[in-house]
Amino acid sequence: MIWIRDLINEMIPFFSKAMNFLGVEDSNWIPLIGRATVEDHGDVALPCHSLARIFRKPPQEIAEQICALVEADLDSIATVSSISGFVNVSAKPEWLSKCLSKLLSDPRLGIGVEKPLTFAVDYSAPNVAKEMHVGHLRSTVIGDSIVRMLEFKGHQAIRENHVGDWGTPFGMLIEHLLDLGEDQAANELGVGDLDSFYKQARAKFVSNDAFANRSRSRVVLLQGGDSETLRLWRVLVDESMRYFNEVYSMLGVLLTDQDIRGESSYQDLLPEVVDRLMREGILETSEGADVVFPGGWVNRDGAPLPMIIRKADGGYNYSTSDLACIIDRVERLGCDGFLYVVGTPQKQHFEMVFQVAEQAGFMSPSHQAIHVNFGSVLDIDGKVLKSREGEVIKLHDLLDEAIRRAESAINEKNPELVDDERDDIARTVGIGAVKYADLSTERTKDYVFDWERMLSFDGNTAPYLQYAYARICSIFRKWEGARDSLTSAELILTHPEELVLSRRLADFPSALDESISTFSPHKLCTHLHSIASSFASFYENCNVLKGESEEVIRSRLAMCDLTARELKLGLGLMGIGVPERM
RNA sequence: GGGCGUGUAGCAUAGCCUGGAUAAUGCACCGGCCUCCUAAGCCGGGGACCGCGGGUUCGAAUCCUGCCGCGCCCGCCA
Repeated sequence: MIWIRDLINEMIPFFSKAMNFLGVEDSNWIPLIGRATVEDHGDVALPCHSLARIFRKPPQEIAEQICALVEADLDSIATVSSISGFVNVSAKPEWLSKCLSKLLSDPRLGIGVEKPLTFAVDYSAPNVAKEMHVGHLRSTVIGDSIVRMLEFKGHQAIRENHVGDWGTPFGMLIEHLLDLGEDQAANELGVGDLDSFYKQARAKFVSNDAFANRSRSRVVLLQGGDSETLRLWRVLVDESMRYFNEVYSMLGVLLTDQDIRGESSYQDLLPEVVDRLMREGILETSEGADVVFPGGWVNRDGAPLPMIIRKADGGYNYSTSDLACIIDRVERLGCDGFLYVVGTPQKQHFEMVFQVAEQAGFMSPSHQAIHVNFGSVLDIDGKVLKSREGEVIKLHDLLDEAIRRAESAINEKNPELVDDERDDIARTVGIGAVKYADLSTERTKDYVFDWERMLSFDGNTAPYLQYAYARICSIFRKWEGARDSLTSAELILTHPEELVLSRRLADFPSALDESISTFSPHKLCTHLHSIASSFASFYENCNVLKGESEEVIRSRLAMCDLTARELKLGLGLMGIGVPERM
């Protein structure tokens, strides 16, 4: 239910009549009609500057003339005016009120369902025995939000957590596990001391030749399917997953053990990838390795850039496993699209993988393979946060800190909240703040990790939106009536603040569509903030419970109800909760 | 060297795909507002040659092009 489109549809016949009268072809003016870019001027605008050539008259005069011709016909739906060569059309409050009534009585708030497609959404992807850091936060939070939005639009979203659970480092990790003793190692991993575990293993690998040799032999055993080695490997994976699940639970994301699709699970498919590429005749041998040349790429020396499928030592590569994934998603899962919520640095990698997958016929052009890329996480000095050296900010600690800060803010602002309720709110607000900070900026840009900003309760932040929601709940606690009855309330829109808010509320469905069709949660954030902000103005200027009449009170309560429902749904689609009080 | 991305008030961002009017929002700054539904708020104000130069167009932050700054990628790692 896109109200601007409805408005345009309703006004077009009258404009058509006027333009016919003036002798202008449809193709000369219909494409010009669009949303007014300056909100104060109207909802829909027709710029007349390009018509000046046809009429040989200044745009201002043309606009005035059109305006005069349509004014009477549009009387029941909109007011028309002309300014500096634009015809501006503003929906009348009564018309707007009808639109909002439709949203109000609709449990889906006017959001349509699309033709259902199946998407595999690849996100989060932590590495076994390695700490989760802010980069994983981005992937996890963005991916989760996209899954929620897709599902709400009627699609099937298959969550795939492509956990890094395979490869050469596992030799040294398993040997380190044995050195420590299984119990102690499991404990260390389970409580989330992943970083030191990995670093210790790494340090020994570099400094101790005997250990390094044991590690290499262990890799061979692992790849050979040795059962004791696999058992030890399982311990590493399970203990890490226990810890990851704890972080997921704190974050409140949808990922569960059912969504784990570790790299190890594609091992059986890898020889199949090689066979198929060979059958297609695109596999070549280069320096002992099996490679594909996707074409169009060159390396530093200007030579064609290969994608390595099987290394000279017989081992497989990341690209191979990504190709296997595509086969799996097309043939087993029947996906129409695959989304990879992975950082921008891997852009070229994915372009090459998609190119090869199409060349080899693993997928067809009808499949949407999309790298939902995101920028790097920078520290406060604008440098990329690196995990290899220096202290990483553990995701777990970060979330604890967010909750702690939210709690101390609640203690200060609203000391009446105590015990479990305060703890719940602190969690909702703290975690919400972190997630929102990440989701609210355009995902392809680099993201500055800043405690102060992300936990600040001012501006375009989750707490600001949550506060608007809590204020509405507070109004309903004071009101005696039945909230359900408001879905049929008549909306009386007279004050400027009511009109601004109602337009923002009516824009919600198109904002969500725009957000999901570009896989850009920040567009929804921007819109939710504009709703919350116009609600705050409305709240200050139009007293709800002390409205001029019973009808006005009901109308304003209905506005509150719709605002609350949109905020709750919108934040919910980003995996952010709303507190009844704060 | 080749490729990709990015540059918008002191700071942080939106707008760029799909060109339109006085470039929007938040923080910070200045000035107002709580006997009144939560002041985590509201109202008002100052602050931007939209990196620089060309081009296309009636019209460019937006499209094309050339520079400059910054970042990333170009590994038999993932």
